Amino acid sequence: MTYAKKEVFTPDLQELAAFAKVLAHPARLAILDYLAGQEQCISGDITSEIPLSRTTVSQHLQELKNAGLIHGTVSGTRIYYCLEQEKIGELKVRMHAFMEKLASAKTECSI
Amino acid sequence: MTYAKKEVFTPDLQELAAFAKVLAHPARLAILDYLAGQEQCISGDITSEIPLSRTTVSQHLQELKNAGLIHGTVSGTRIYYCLEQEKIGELKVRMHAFMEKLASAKTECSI
DNA sequence: AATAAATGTCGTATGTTTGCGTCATAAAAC
DNA sequence: GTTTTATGACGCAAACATACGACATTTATT
Repeated sequence: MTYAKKEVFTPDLQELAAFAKVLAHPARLAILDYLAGQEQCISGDITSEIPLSRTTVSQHLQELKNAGLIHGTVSGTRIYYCLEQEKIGELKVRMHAFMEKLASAKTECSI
Repeated sequence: MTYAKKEVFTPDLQELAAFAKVLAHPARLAILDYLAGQEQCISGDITSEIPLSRTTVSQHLQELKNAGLIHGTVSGTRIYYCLEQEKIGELKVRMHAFMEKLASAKTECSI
């Protein structure tokens, strides 16, 4: 029995799925949403904004960072997080392209 | 210790996260992609298209169905699956709106 | 130097997802 | 009516995700 059989799919689908997975938790969406509304954010701000423990928020931030969607700049004991617009743009385009493909399907499903 | 604390987030973010979760597996993306290229599909077709066991594919189909992204029409021993364009459209719009919000953020992060 | 503040790292418990074999069911073919 | 075909339902094991407390680290304040 082999698990995690994702590698049998095309890299394109694997990547898109990985992106989607990052968005698949409300805490991460809330973090992104919060960052979008701030000019600059300290990690502590985010922690007090999200109703989860500091450790858990830190973990979600790490995942967003690994996905390249945000980056943090260290300044003293603080870390300023912001959206990584280049990656955000890439994700936006790819996701939309996929959805557009689905939406424009013929769907001759009048059975 | 309470787990699955998703309920502390706004319904909007919860829903979007739930949508994203459906897209967070390459097999499900592959199924949607395949359905988009077919005029009508039988579950058996999908199974032979996806390199996973019939049981597993059936499970992924179930998830897509629960999310309202596809529907199946029974015809004898066969089931014809197709995209549910209305829901696809909703997902497309909501996902894009969120990404657009992120992309148009000020990001005054020149620290 | 001692303390406080902000954050990351580690371990761990619990919950969820994935993948599949086996069995059940229901229509079709014979 | 038995067999074949197509599919869903159930149950299990492995893997992965989530949540958090306790500890470590690093910079700032006193």
